[in-house]
Amino acid sequence: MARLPFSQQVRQAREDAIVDAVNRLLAGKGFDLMTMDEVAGEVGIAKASLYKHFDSKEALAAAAMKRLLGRAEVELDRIAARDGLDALGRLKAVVHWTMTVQLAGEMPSLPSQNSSLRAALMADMDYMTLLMGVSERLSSWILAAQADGALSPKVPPEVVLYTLFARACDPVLAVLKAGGHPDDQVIDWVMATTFDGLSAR
Amino acid sequence: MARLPFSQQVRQAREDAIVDAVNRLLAGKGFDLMTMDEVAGEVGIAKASLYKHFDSKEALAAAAMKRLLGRAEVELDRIAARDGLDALGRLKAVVHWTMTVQLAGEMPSLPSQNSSLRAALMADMDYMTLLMGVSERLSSWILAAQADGALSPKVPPEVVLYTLFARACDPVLAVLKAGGHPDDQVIDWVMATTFDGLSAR
DNA sequence: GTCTATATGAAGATAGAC
DNA sequence: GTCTATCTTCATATAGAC
Repeated sequence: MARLPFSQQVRQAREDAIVDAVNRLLAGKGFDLMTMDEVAGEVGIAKASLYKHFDSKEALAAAAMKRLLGRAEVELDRIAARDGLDALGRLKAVVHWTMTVQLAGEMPSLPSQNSSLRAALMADMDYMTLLMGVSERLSSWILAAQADGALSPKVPPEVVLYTLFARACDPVLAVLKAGGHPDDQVIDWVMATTFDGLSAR
Repeated sequence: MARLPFSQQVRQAREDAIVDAVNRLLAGKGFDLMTMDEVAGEVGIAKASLYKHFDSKEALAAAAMKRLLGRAEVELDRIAARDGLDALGRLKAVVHWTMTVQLAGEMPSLPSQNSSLRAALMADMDYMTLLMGVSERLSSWILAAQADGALSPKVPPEVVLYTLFARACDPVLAVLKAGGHPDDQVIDWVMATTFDGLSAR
């Protein structure tokens, strides 16, 4: 590992702090309601300084999403390395992790319909590469689970994938948590509805 | 039925047109990205005229939501009047209807985290009354379906209710539709994931 | 790179004539 | 009630000194 020059380490640390704040704000109020003033305030620097590190508000959100996807990769590695987990078990572990992240207030939820943001993300090659990487690893587990007969044959892999992504930012979690239920309980319930469905088995 | 004075009929028609436009815009881009200029433009009147009918942007959104809830009541009546539907069948019919509305581009989705809007809605007694009315009717069907043994005993009624509401604005629908799949197919898939779950039965 | 101060533009809401 | 024109606020982004 080559050591970076000290000045670059400082810069990196500052940018991490910025992305931390962005991540928190995105999780708490979403992209549209997050303001650059708030970000600067949380980090404790001037708003203009933000723009020395990131070109735009969209770039900030992209940075948070890229970090999240990077962490997802790490988590996928960890899950893949676990013993005694079949494909379905791995998918459940992934969903469990995303729900834990969300309940911890660390899931940057990008309200799904913002054109400027969507355009910026789709034009960001690093982001797209990370997203596809995660999607493909999940897809391979989905296919394996279907081959095992563990996943419903009625639902195509594509639909399973989107459903897993959707559960990662499911607003039901926040509502139940606000209702006073402990995190573990909330996760158990939503895991049950996701994998077993509402109907009795 | 007492006839309203002509002038009031005109006013009513105009307000319906306004709420139509708001409903469409809320479904298409959400509350935060909808602007009063757009609403006025869609209706074909001046922005200032909007404010002669509705006090604020929040009031516009509330009007759209109230009309939706009113329509939901009508739909619940219709479903309740159908022959040969047990409680679970009724719940499925409700979800089917909400998904149809969403795919038709008529589901005003209020991004779940907007404090000014949430506050306005919670302070709107008419809205709250309608919301509670719908919630209670759904809850009674949920309880009945659970008594039938048709719903999973692992999931409390409260969780079922929130899940049904969440499916009404599930972004997965739009993604699948954008993927080129016909509406019926999309609905079948999401109905299957909602009630039967992702795991094989 | 960090700051203060400011440019620029967008959007909610209003004034006042008709 | 409808319009045009305007007010006000606020948020993204930038200028320019240090």
